[in-house]
Amino acid sequence: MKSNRFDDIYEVVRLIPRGRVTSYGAIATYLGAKGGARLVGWAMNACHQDVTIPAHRVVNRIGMLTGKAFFGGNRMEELLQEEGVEVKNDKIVNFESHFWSPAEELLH
DNA sequence: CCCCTGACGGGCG
DNA sequence: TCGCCCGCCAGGG
Repeated sequence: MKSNRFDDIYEVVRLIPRGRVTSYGAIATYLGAKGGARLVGWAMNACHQDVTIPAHRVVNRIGMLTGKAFFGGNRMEELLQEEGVEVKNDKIVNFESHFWSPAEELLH
């Protein structure tokens, strides 16, 4: 628990509604671009063992499931499909429709 | 202590 | 519109 900076990231990810998705960059921007989008991805990698964090709802800016490999098989894709998020070729269909912007929809 | 890489993103040619 | 390069921070070799 040395990385308290990541706690903010985890908190935001946990707040992503079911059936919605967001991007690494959106979270980074919402938190003031601390370290940029890469740190968000790094945080996801670090918290991967924490099942309370819906990391599968976080994709890159074009809606591609870049972290799919880290879930093993089609795990990430299946989780999204279960929530009603259509995935085609490792990419979210109608990404903008499912997109959840923490900056706009999450006002402390 | 230096160098490289990474679940990214924006800018430029 | 597509592709390359640079910047961002943290961790491992």
